[in-house]
Amino acid sequence: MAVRDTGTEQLIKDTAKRIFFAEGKFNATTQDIADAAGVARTVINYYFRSKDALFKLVFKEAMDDMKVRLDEVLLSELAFKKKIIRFIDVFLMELSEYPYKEAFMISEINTHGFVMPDKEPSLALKHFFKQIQEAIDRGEVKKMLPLNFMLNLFSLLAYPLLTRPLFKQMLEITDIKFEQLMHERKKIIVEMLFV
Amino acid sequence: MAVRDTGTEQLIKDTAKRIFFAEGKFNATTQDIADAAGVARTVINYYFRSKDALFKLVFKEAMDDMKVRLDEVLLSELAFKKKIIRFIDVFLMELSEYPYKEAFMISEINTHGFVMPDKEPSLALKHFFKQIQEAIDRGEVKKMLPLNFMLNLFSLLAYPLLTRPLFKQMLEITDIKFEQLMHERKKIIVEMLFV
DNA sequence: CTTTTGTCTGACGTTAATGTCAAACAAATA
DNA sequence: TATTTGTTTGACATTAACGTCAGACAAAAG
Repeated sequence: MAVRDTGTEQLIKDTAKRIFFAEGKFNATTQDIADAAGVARTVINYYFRSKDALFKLVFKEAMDDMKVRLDEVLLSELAFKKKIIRFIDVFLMELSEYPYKEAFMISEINTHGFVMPDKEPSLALKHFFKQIQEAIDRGEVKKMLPLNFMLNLFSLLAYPLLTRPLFKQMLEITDIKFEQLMHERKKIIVEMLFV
Repeated sequence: MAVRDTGTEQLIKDTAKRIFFAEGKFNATTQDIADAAGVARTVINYYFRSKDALFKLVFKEAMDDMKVRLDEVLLSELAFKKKIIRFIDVFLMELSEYPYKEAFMISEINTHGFVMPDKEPSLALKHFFKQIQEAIDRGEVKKMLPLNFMLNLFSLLAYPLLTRPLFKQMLEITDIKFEQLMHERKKIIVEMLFV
């Protein structure tokens, strides 16, 4: 089975990801997804058996993607600061496409108690934390728990894109203004993380 | 009408807020809320007519609360840095109780297109932005758009609590370790925002 | 004690969302 | 061309969530 590749399976997954991660509609129905993909609703059952199975799959792929993205930076052989700058670029690009990816995963964990597939403490991560500690020892980064450095990095990058619609309403920020803001942030974030 | 105060109306609102804002269960049903509150489901209809009306009310109250909390800081007559430090304390306390409040509001905006009640640019806010600009001119804060300073402040505070369950799973962080992290952050955030 | 009034409950009908299935369809293969 | 095989569709049944309503209940007023 699974011989003819009509691209429908991938189309459904991509559409689901767009609705969940890009549009932030966490409680979209199978009908919503099918409509957006331009297919009949029952095709979802044909390829994924159940709505829950599709969710679990998309969830898992999102988690894996994040792990890959993280490891790509953590394992690169760049100097620490260069590594961080590169990470900011990669992460910002990803976030611009899927600003609600993390939020969706958190929502799923809270509502359906989804759990990570693999439970290794991630070898690459330990190495990265060691690198952070070294940067702290060199005086390149302020003294703090390495994990807090990492949290700072993610916070400064992800939060503004996550809360974009909220601030847009509360502070009446135009899209142009927002682009300005995000452009300036790249430089600011590096300045805040180091020295 | 509305003479006898059995506290049920408030109980339902509080329970809904707990489920939405504290437990992060964005797609909870009226039955979920009723069960958690220990009342019959139809009481929700009695007091709020419809599920949607309850959502809108809770949503509005959350928005108003946020505005009050913001203004309380923005309008205080403290020196700028003291003002920020005080804000961090207040905001962290609030976030510890309702870490998903913002995320819920964003989710509602995306799914149901909820809109802010009042659309004034907020007088207090303009004053605060002016204060930020003054701090920048004094060299107390790095040169940046005042709005970016504000985003940094919110980011560093809110994001870690928002993504707590995610990092807990990915990095195997215990609750004790997390408390350590958050305690250290207070100091770090001030250090990062100023100088 | 009786009546009124506000609060709560359970039964019912309606609607929306999901899943199953048989049949239609189209693309390979014989 | 005929057949097989994988894909797609629409009709149907099942389930869950929501809202309405009549009546039960309890507290205040008479």
